[in-house]
Amino acid sequence: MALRHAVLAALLHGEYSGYQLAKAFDIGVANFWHALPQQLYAELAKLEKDGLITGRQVVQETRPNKRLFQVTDAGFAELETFAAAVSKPSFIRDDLLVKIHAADRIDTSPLIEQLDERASAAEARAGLLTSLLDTMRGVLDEEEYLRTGERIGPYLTCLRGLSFEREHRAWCLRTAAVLRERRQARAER
Amino acid sequence: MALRHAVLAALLHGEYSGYQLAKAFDIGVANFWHALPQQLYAELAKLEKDGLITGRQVVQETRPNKRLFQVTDAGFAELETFAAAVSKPSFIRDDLLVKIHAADRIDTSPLIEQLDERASAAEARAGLLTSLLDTMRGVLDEEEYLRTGERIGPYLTCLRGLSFEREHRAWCLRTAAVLRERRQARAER
DNA sequence: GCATCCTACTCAAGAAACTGACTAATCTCT
DNA sequence: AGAGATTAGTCAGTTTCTTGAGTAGGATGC
Repeated sequence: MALRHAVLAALLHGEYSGYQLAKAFDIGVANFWHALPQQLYAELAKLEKDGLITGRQVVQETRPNKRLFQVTDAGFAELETFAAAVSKPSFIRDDLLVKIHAADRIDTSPLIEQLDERASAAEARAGLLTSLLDTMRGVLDEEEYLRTGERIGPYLTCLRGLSFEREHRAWCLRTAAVLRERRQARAER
Repeated sequence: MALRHAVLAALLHGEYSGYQLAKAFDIGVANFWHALPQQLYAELAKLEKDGLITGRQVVQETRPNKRLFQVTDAGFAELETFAAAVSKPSFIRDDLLVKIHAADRIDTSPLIEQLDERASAAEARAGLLTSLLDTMRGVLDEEEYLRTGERIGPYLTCLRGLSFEREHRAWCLRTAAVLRERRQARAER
């Protein structure tokens, strides 16, 4: 029920095409929502039909034409209503954790590999988010930015994403170490 | 595609009925997967049909009868195959973060309230997970348990959940503080 | 003693998400 | 010069998830 609101929130900070929105979802919005391009195109069409956003055609020479969307007053009102309503509990879904949950009964070698990969991926994303935060902050330091900066919303959600990635990385590395040690111990018995 | 594997992994550590499984999903498994009871009953039926689990009727005097399920050899094999395959990237989905992303453009008062509620909820869940970990660990200390304990899988996923709840709580409190300060500053202008 | 909660499930309808393929031009790298 | 990536989408089919209601007896609380 709230992909529509995630899209509205993402469109608050400027005009986006569906394609650009898909990129934004891969970086910033991915910290709290995940959606495929097909879903976004469909949702943009619905939002426009419902008058919560408006699109305008932009003709390009060297690229295919595109449609840029911005939030209407009705769209702002919708977001306001949404923000005041109770939130659903957050949820995570993670394949790898399912596998780790079964670690007692299955071969852990592929798990260790995947944990290492995950740790690297988390590190990479953490780096990306760090530089994104740097860019948003500009010359201000973090305290100052949190007090006075514009676009505080995306900044705060990126902070959440960064903290998540760092914790995730730390857990992956520790878990991989634990499983390695136990594998070794079993081999020596 | 992997609710089935989450169910299999949850059933590894003893027999469960659908109803008990739903409870387990609210506590331990919720750290990495979320599902409603209806989904679980449906999935159990499918898993049984596919021969990955078997159920046996347990007649009860004072309670309605129930069916307890356990993983078959085919089920173990299926989990093994799943564990060796590549994992999908993990994903989060969080209403509240959507709202925070829009914090520049909407009334932040309901957000501050919801952040406080979330922080309390996260604290409560962290407490729950801490005592769950205590119980699993028994007399051993953590290092010792991680080296030699049984049921290391659930222990490790609970550790992930605990770390998540703690981080989530810290972020909620900090974000609420930031929004409060900015609201105050705006009121004084 | 009455209401509500808990155990234990089932069913059906509708909304949302995922999979995978397809178009079509341009730009980049080798 | 050709392969592959990038921009900018669209479409259809299937699976999965959510919403909401219903059944039924025993236990618990006020």
